[in-house]
Amino acid sequence: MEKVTMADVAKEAGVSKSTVSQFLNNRFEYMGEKTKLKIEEAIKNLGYQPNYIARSLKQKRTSMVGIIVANIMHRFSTEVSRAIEDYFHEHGIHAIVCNADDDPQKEKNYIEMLRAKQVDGLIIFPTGQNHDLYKNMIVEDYPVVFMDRKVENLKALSIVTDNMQSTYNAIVYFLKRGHRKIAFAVQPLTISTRKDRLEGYKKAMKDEGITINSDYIIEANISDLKANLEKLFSLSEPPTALFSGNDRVFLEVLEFLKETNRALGKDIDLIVFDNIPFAHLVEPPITVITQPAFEMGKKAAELLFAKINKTEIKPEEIVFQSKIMIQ
Amino acid sequence: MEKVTMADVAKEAGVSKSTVSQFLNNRFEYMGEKTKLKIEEAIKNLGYQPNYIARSLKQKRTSMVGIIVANIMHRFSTEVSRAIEDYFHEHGIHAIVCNADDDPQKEKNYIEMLRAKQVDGLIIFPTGQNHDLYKNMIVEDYPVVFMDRKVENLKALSIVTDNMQSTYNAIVYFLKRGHRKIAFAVQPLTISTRKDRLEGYKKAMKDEGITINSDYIIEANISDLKANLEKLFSLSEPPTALFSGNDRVFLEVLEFLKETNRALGKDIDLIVFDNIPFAHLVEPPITVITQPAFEMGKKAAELLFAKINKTEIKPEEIVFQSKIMIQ
DNA sequence: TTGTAAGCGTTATCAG
DNA sequence: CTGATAACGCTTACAA
Repeated sequence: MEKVTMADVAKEAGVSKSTVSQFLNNRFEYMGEKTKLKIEEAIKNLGYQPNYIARSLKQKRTSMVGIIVANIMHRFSTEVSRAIEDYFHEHGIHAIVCNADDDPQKEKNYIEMLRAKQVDGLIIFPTGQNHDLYKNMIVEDYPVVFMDRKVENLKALSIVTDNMQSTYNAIVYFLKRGHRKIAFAVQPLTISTRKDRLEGYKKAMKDEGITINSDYIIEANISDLKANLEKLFSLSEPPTALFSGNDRVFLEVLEFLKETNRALGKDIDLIVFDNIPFAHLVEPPITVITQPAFEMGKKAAELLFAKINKTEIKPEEIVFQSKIMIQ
Repeated sequence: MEKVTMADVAKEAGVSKSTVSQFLNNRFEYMGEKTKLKIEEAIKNLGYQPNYIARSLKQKRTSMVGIIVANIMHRFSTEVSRAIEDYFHEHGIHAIVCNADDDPQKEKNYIEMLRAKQVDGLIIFPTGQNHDLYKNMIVEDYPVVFMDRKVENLKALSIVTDNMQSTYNAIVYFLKRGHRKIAFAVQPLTISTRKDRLEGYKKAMKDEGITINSDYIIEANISDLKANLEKLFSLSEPPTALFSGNDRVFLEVLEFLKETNRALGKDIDLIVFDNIPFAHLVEPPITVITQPAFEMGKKAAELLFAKINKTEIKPEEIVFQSKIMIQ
């Protein structure tokens, strides 16, 4: 029934509301032992549960932060989220995760909803399409940390990886292994990570003196990917290696290979940008570029926590290094 | 700065707070067109955002529900959660997911925290170890739906699958394919699903007149699983088939097989209880028992929503059927 | 050491 | 059609 309030406890214990409040907030310093016991008992008898909503209204903080992930189907997002949750959990703050589903409109809704719910801060994997919203938060000095993707033309606190450099390295690795016909598959270039990865690919090819064959570059939605792969492999000179821009792309590639009876490692070599949980279980094992999701999440959480607590933090871009895992 | 309140808007628009409140809640019926415009403009000028916390305090509902999953690493949990979120999203309610990590203490914390935050209802994948807490909610008639696991000795609304029967069927399927030495691996029997699955296994074996070899039954924590598998396969008569009690177990089995150079389909046949996203990508494909996660989530959400809206619902157990997917 | 009273930003009631 | 005014359940000066 949940109707029992602090006033009820106070009455039952024969003290005032403020005393009960003190008790609940562990301000025992000046509290009589008997008072303490009386209150304790009253609480137990009535089954009293404090109402955090009321507390939040007064204190102007909710002890909640929001995480808005661009797409929860990416393993990377869930790993980062777990790290953030763990950190905040240790600090008595609850992190709530929302999935924007790569949809700027949904992202907007969530940002507004969470702010209306008065969350103390936000960690956002931005879709990149809500520039004004992002900017407002910065201008208002609302605690926010951007994750994974850069926001253009904005001095904001953000955590990213060296997408370009690590892709560069991966391509160089392919080249060292003798590959010359290297293809690259990525989702539409709407966000910085994808652009940077493609940049890395192109740069590596150029630096090694290989002319880029635009037929080898697939830029397509997940739903169109297989059709594009079909075309790619029907070329008179199909590629011998393929770089998958992320884990979603990779799964499509894997299905495509299976459906068309092509064998991994024999018909095509693969590198994937992302943490694939079962990469080492596939035969032959797949080479992946892994981002330090846990560390990134932790760092984001630390920074947000500091910001929430009014620490001055300059809006820099923090770059983590990815690693090529040759399995 | 987020300081602009309804009072500010009221002043700016030259009306009273109540009028602004009406406006915000779309109660235009008796509102003058000019007033409407004035308020609209004031809101825009000041960049006013309503404070849901204050609203919730007054209305005694937060438009939030909580989902407490036993372990978010199970694919099943995330699928169910997505379904629940989708349903509530359509009804203007925000679902927040918490991960109890199979830890009854964490579960308790989350239940208490979420209730303190005044969520309108709860969907719980119970660890099973917080009987009193569960009972309290039922007694108080707090809106709660249990998912996946039965709570013992409690008349509660819960959504489960026919764990016993579908395991039975799977084992019969193994037997039909000629297997006689069938092993069964499961995590500790602390929850109903695991017990029921083991029951199904035993029953099928008995019904087919096969004596159960207790060496073929592994009941162990994830961390001890490989050691147990090692023992299992070192038996003078190792099994020819293995039933994995869930997806976590399955991953361990897969790793074990790989590490010990055993081949799926050749050295051992496998059935997994759970939705494995890449089951069809493994070679040879793995047979899985899938539960209708989406439908189950949707049903749970519907029931909770009804309860929240004071509909009388009798505390029954709703059983969904799983399906064997022979890939 | 404990009590009083004034908010926090809304919504609800009812009068104007 | 609009405006006072009183809640909602808690925290927090300040008073006693």
